[in-house]
Amino acid sequence: MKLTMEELVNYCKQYGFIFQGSEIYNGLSNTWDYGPLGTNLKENIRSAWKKKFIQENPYNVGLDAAKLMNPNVWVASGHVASFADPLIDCKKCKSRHRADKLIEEASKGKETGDGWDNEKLENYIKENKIKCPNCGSLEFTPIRKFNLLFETSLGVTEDTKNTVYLRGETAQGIFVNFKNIERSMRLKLPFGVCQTGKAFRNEITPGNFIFRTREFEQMELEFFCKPNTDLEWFGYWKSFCLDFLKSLGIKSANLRYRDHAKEELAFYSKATTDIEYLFPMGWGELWGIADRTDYDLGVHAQKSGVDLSYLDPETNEKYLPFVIEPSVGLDRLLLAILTDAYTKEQTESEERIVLKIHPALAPYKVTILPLIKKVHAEKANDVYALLCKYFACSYDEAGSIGKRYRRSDAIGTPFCITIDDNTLNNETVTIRDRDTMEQVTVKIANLVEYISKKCEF
RNA sequence: GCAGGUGUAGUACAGCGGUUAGUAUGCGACCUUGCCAAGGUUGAGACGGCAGUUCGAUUCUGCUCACUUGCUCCA
Repeated sequence: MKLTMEELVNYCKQYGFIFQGSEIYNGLSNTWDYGPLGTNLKENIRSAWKKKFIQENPYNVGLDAAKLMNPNVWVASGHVASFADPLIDCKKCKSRHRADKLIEEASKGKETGDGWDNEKLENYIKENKIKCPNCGSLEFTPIRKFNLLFETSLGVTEDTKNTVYLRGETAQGIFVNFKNIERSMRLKLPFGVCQTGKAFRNEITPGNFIFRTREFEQMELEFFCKPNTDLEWFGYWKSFCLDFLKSLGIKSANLRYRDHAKEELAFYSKATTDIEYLFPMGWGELWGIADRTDYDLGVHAQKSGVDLSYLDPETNEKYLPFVIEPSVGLDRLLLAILTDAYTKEQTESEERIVLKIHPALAPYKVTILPLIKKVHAEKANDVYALLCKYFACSYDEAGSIGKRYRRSDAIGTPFCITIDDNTLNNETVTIRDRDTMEQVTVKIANLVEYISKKCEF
């Protein structure tokens, strides 16, 4: 049976991965809180990304920029202008349209409405008797701008001069630090800067669980390279990202590339490819790999007046580097991983849920089980005390041993360690594997090494 | 913002103008068993909120709140 989003949401709630935000106050639309297991999982995914993209990569370094930035950053990047869509409603049929799009369509492309203020847009629509494409009415509401950037104010006085934005993407923090990083780390092109962190967008239509929310976490790489080598690197990072996803255990059949058509490219981008995942609601964007050209460094150099060009030490040429941006949503990746790992298995008696997740990502690595509570609990606690220094462990003494195995399987813990009489007599434990259900006897002294090895990528 | 849908234990579902508001599962305790959701005893846990109609509302009506699906939007 196909997994539905509803089932997955329930599962996440039941087992402590993800809860509805502010639930006791009836929630807040499309906000989600990560519970104990979700937090572990998220952290493990983030670590895996950082390890692959920073630690193990010869080109890349890390950054953690502020979420609040000088508002000029967003003016320069184009977010303030292009994130603010002029929306207009038909009074008759209540359908909503973008004013600039109406004009563009009605004039057959002669006028785009780009950069016009509300008054100019409204007047043009009136004077040219543009009709509602839905019902043909001429009655429209005034234009309202809808800005996708969240605004807040800095300091105590609520003055427009103090308006700042919560960052709409992490990328800009990297662009504005380009020179600092190049200089301080003595980097030569090509090199990349990686950052993970929250970004905020006031989306009109969020939804599909944690797939699209207004507050989300990005993991972005901005890779700077020589102009004219950008397409080469574009291809390189495309396959790099896909390989990474597969290394996390995501099934190839649920992944695909989708190239953006020319018309749907963002204004800054020369080429964009998405890696899509087959989510419960269908294929959806997981990872966007974009060729941003020298657009961002260009606009920031212009707006700030700071020279952001790179002096090529070999040729003595000065130029603006081109940028390849592989950008993935951490929450989406977590959703993909959960979807992919969630498995229902038919046993003799019943159906069991197994989260077949890569051991390195599992929220807990080990469950420690005393076979008989009264006899083995004390020793089990000793083993727990030993292992929790190295791994996230859980301890379970309630119910039959079979039931405890199932609980452990359901949250994806790769190993169960059972403490029995042999443990008391000769310091060995039984390790049971989540997927194969095979049992192996291991000496306590060798446990840490045994589990560490199994939990590598 | 518009148009639908939905609100009963953690979850999944019953129910009815007067009920101690059920069932399953999950959770806690105890007994029993001791390596794959065993059994027994027992315990905790719910009608989104506010009004109205009524002798009496979880049930009918209105409002409200919240969630949700679609549309406009989506770097």
